Order: sequence, then C-alpha cells, then structure tokens
Amino acid sequence: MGDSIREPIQKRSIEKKEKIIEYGFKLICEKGYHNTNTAEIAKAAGVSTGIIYSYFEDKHDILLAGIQKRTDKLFYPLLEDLTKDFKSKKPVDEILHSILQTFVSNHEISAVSYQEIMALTYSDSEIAKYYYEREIEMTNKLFELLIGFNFPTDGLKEKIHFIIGMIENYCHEIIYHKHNELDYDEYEKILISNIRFILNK
Amino acid sequence: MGDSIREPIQKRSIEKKEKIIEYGFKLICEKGYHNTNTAEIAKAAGVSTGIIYSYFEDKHDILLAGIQKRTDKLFYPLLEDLTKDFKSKKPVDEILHSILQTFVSNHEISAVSYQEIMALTYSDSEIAKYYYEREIEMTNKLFELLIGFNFPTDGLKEKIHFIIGMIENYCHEIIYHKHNELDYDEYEKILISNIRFILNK
Amino acid sequence: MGDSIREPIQKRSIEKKEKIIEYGFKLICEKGYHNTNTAEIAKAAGVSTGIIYSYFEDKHDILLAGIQKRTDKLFYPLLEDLTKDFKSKKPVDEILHSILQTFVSNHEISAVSYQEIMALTYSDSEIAKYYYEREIEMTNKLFELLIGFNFPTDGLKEKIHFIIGMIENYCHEIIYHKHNELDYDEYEKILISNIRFILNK
Amino acid sequence: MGDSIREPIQKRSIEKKEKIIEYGFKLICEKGYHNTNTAEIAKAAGVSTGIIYSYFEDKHDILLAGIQKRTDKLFYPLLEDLTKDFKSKKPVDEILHSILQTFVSNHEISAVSYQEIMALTYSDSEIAKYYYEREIEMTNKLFELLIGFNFPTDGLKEKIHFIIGMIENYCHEIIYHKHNELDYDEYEKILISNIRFILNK
DNA sequence: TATGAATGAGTCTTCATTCAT
DNA sequence: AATGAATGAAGACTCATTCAT
Repeated sequence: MGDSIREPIQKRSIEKKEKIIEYGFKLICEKGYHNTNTAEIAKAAGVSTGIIYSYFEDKHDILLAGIQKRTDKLFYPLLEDLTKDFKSKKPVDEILHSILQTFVSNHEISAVSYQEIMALTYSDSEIAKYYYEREIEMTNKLFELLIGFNFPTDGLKEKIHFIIGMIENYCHEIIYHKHNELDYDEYEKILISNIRFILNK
Repeated sequence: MGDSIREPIQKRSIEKKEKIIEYGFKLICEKGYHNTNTAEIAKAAGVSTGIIYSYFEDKHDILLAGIQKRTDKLFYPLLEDLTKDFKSKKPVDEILHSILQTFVSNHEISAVSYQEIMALTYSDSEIAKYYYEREIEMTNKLFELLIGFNFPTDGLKEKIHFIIGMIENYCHEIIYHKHNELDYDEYEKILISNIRFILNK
Repeated sequence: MGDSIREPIQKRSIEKKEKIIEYGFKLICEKGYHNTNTAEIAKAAGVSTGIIYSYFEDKHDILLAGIQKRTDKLFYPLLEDLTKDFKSKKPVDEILHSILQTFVSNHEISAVSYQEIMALTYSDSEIAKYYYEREIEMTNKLFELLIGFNFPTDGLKEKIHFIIGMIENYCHEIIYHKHNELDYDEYEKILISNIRFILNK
Repeated sequence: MGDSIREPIQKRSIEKKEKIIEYGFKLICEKGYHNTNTAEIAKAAGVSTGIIYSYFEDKHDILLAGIQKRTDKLFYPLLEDLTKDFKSKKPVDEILHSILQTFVSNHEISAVSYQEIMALTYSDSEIAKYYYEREIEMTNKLFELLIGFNFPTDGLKEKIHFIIGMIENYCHEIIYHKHNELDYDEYEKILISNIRFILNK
C-alpha cells in the first residue's frame, strides 16, 4: 500500500522487468493464465516472487504488459510493411499472402490459452481500449493507402473493417481450428478473391 | 468413488438438475467461470452444494451441460428454419437476414465471459468434439440445401465453411465489439453481397 | 432424534440387519473403515442408506456389530473345541497346531484394515469391555482345563495370558507381517516348545 | 506443481519444520489422524496452514515424519545401549529389564491413536519399508551380539525374531491393555525366563 | 417400514500477495 | 532493491446423516 509501483530506471531493473514480461507471458501463453502461478513466473524470469510486485500491480498486470508488448512488436512492423508494399505497387495478392504468412507464423500462443487470454484481456477496460485504438489505427492506415488506388470509396471504412475480420478469421481457423477435411489452399483463394470483390464493388 | 453420477428420473429431480444447469450457466456467463464458485451456483439454483455432485462430475461439467443445452436450443431450430426457408424458395437475402437476427438476439453470454467460456470449452476434448460435430452437421446440411440450387459445386464445402465463419464474425462484432463509428447496416450489406459472390463463383 | 434405534422383530427386518452387518463389515475389512462410505455399505447389503439408521446408531455401530458377530463366531466354537480336545486327551502339540490353523485361516480382514479397525474398536469403551471380557473368559476356561493336568499352578493365570499373547503374535506375524527370510516352520516349533516350557515351569 | 517441497536451510525455517512435526505428531497421537485437521496442526505449531505445504507433501507426510523421527530417537540409542551392555557383560536379566523400561516409558502415543497410526503406517509402502528395515537391522545386530556368547546358533534368526515379538507384546500389554487382575511382575519374570529358554535351546 | 434424494458442515490444498530480513 | 518464507482467505469436493415421500 505504502509502496507504489515503481518504474525501473536503472538498466538492470529495466532488464528485470522485461524478463518478467517475456518469460511470464511465454508461460501464460503455453499453459494458460490460471494454470501459471507467480512462483513459476518468477522462477522462469530468474527473479524472486516479491520483486514482481515492485514492477507490477498484480498478476493480471503481467499479462497485460505481455499482450501490449507482443502486439506492438507485430502491429507496427506490419503497418510499415503494408505502407511499403503499397507504395511499391506490389500486387495485392502478394501483399495479402505475405500478411497471412506473418500472422500465422507469429501466433505463439497455445490454442487453449488463446481464448482465455483474450477473455482476461477484454475484461480489462484499459487493454480493450488499447486494442480498439490499434484497430482504428489499422483501419485508418488502410483507408489512406487504398484511397490512392482507384477503388470505390463509399463504405470504405466498413469494407476495410470487414476485410480485417475475414483475415483474422482465416488466421484463427488455420491456427486453432484446422479442419482436416478442408482444402486450405482453396480456402485462401476464396479469401483473396473475396477481398478483391469487396474492394472493387 | 462409491457414489457415481446419477441421472435423475423423478420429475422433481430432473427439474433440480435443470435448475443447476440453468442458473449455474447463467451465473458463469455473467461473472465468468473462475469467478463463480459452487456455493453460489447451488444458492442460485436453490439447492445444496452436495447435490450438485450427484448430478455433475465436477464444476466444469456444469459449464459443459450449459453450453450443450444452449447450443442445442439454438442449433437445431436454426437447421429446421433453414430447411423450411430454402424449401419455400424464400429469397436468400431474407433467409440470411433472419439468421443474423436469431444469432444476435440469442447471445446472453456476457462479452467478458464469452472468451473465457470458449477457452474452457476448447480445453475440453469432449465439448470440442461436440462443437466440431455441430459444425460438420451444419456444413453438410447447407451443402445439401445449396446443391438443389444452381450454384457451382466446386469447393462448395470450403465456401460454406468460409461463409459460416463470416457470419459468426459478424455476430461477434455486433455483440461484443461494436464500433460506434461504423455503419452496421452497411456492414450487413457487405456480408450478404459477399455471400452471394462466393456462392455464385 | 425422535426415532430411536429399533430392534428388528420381523424376520425380514432381522435378515436386513444381518445383511448390513455382513456386507458392511466385509467391505470395511477389505477397504478400511474410512475408505468405505455408507452408500457403498447400503448398496452392498442391498438396502437403502436411510434404513441403516433405523438399525444402527451410526456408521461406527456397524463396525462394532461386525466385530462382535465375527468374534462370537470364532470364539465360542474355539472354546468348545478346546474343551473337547482336552477332555479327549489329545496331545497338546496337536491341539496347539489346530488352534493356530483355525486362527490363521479365519483372518479375512485385510492387513491394512486390521489395524485401523482395531483402532476404532479400542476407541469404543463398549467393545473394549467386550474384548476384555472374552479374554478373561478364555483365560478362565484354559485355567480350568489346565488344572486337570499336572502342571504347576503358581502364576497360572499369568502364564495363560502370556501364552495367549504369544499365539496372537504368531498369528499376526503369519497373516500380516510375514518375513520372507524367516523359516516359519521353525518359528512354530519355537512357539510350541515355549508354551510347553511355560506350562511345565 | 510449480512449487515443490523445499528443504528448509535457514535455522528459523528448520525450527519451523521441526515444530510442525513435533506438534502435529503430538496432536495426531492424542486425537487420532482423522480427527486432527491441518488448521489445528498449523495452530499448534504456531504457523499458517500454507507453510505446511511448503515443507510437507500433504497431511500424511507429517505423520510419516513424526513416526520416523520418533522411531529414530528410540531405535538407535537402544541399539547402542544394547551393544554397550553386551560388551560390558552385563547380566542378560538386567539388560532385558532396562530395555523393557525404556520401551514402556517412551510410549507417548495414546492407546486410541496407536492402532490408527499403525494402520496408516502399514498402508504406506514407504514407511512400511522403513519399519521392515529397522526390524532387520535390530535382528542382525542382536544376531551379531549373541553369536559372541555360547548360545546354540541353529534357528537363531527365528529365535531373535520371536523374542522381539514377545517383548513388543509385553510392552503393548503394559501400555495399552493392562489387566488389573494380573501380576505384571510375575509376567515379566515369565518373559525373561522364556527368553533364556529360547536362547539356550 | 423403506427409499434415496438432499443437506451442509467440514477438509485438504492452492496461490496471490505481503513482509521481515 | 531484492529475497523467498510466510500468510490466510478461498474453493472444490466428500459423506455421515436426515427427511419428504
């Protein structure tokens, strides 16, 4: 109570906080939030359990930091790649294909943990807002990029949002719910032709 | 060990089991699985904690029963409605519109709990199998119905699966992540024209 | 509270009570008192759990009844056999040998449960008294029988008691703690020659 | 799972673990294992319930530690005393008498709990093995000591084992089942003369 | 008499968080 | 700043016993 959370200033302390986020989030992703206890996190991060509460409000806080860190690591490079790709007039199909690749290959969260983590995330207004903002940011960036092309602009924001949804859906399908009886190359084709359809309408 | 789970036979007992599922699942949906304890469930259902373990293996089992019950309640009527609508040559747009309505108006699970419940669900092989089977069932039913129309049949299973994904996505968007700055009538139009596009391709 | 324990009068009721004792005690002997619950006992005896409390004060009471029943079944025939054997001038070695046989072959209580049952038995003053009385009875009977022979009579009661202890010890050794490295024929010989030594001293 | 049992290193922690064993075992001996709960043990030891599970696997583990500690405390000094007494050619009668004294005066376990504890002990393979090994150790030590004297050596292991059994029997008689009508000085004399008889045979 | 569904107190155990060192 | 031992509230589950039918 008397002691509030301190933002580490010294280099060693910063590293320590980073380690907690890194290894803590890793464990949570692998085993699930409720199946990972603070003792394990501390051990994995090579620190004491006590010190965690110097850098984080509580256990939930570690998850939040992990989510943000990971999202930032994926999100901003993606935005930049997109911008570059669009500027260089790379074919839309290729752009899409590489986006899908990036997404799919970066999902280190275990299938089981994924939903649980999302749950805990959504229950936190701060992080919900954070996600909301990233989504707007992405939508706006794509809006701006697509304006440059000759696509019809009516309902463009909605179109973009819809497309993002389809992409996310595709990725989750691939990563978490793969049906053995389905042909996923065919699936990707449907996705891409759909995106083109929407944009050209 | 000595006591195994009993299937209630008498009317009053069946009602009791139903009450546990109903109120237990309700509580879990509102507050989350991990934030609802067995004492609360018992109290809400108007029974003692002990009796819960006569009808359910454990706490998890209550959630499972709730999910199954609710899904069956939504799923099978939906299948029937679809069949009827298709048979009566109702316009596809109208069919789709009413499906969306049904879905959206039946999501009583709180946004926060939804993900957590899905998490617990996916971690349970029995219920994962249950969902998987419902999905196949739905895909097959739609396949059969659509065959009757003059749609191209190549990759039809994949198309149907993709469409189901889009519909689910739409519903979750409406229910859990509504963005105030978007026009959801427009959004629905995109969805429907997309579905038509896929089917006709 | 209002209802007290009733002594069954009708034939069917008596049989029911007997069944509870028989199968309840059997289960307890096999699995241990704390690992056997009343539901199991009722099921094994083919009665309802409720009826148990018409015939027995509580669970403990079933064990007590079982112990008494079993002891009586072993004890009184043994006394009679002894009397007959002594009267017919059967050699002491033979008498002893057959006693040992009888004891050992009648221990249906599992090794693990034995101690636990004894524990619960000793904690009950009624049954402790019961055992105490049986022991006195046995001692007196043997006293009376041995007087007929030409054994020295000083300290005879103590001698008899000591001998009984040795016999019990032997039996428990054989039944519960058999050491593979020991020769138990040799062991029995020691016992018998010891008994003769004591009696002749 | 994450937290494993830790062996205390610091002096204060060791003391704490010792206190749990001491007071926990004491309580269990007085009230019985099943009638003593972890909260009571913690309270008696002056610690929190949680810390118990840092030092012990579970409640059973406390009992085990208590038994081992107590046995070691009695067993090894006894072995040493025996050796010393034999070496100093102390008369056998005196040796025996002092052994009996030691045994009897060290039984702090309540009569009621004794059997229950033994029951739990026998059901645990680890501790059963422990007891078995102590018994072998004692038999071997006595074998070795008695070889030095001029006793016949045939069946010596069996003889020793038999004698140990008689001594234990005597002690339990004195401690747990004392019969008021018997003369226990006489009883001890029988025991001692019996031992001499066996050894000289 | 008999049933067996229902009760609810009691128990072990876990773990986020605190605090003495 | 750091440690990790200690705390103790909370929770799932069991089972002897009761009671409505």
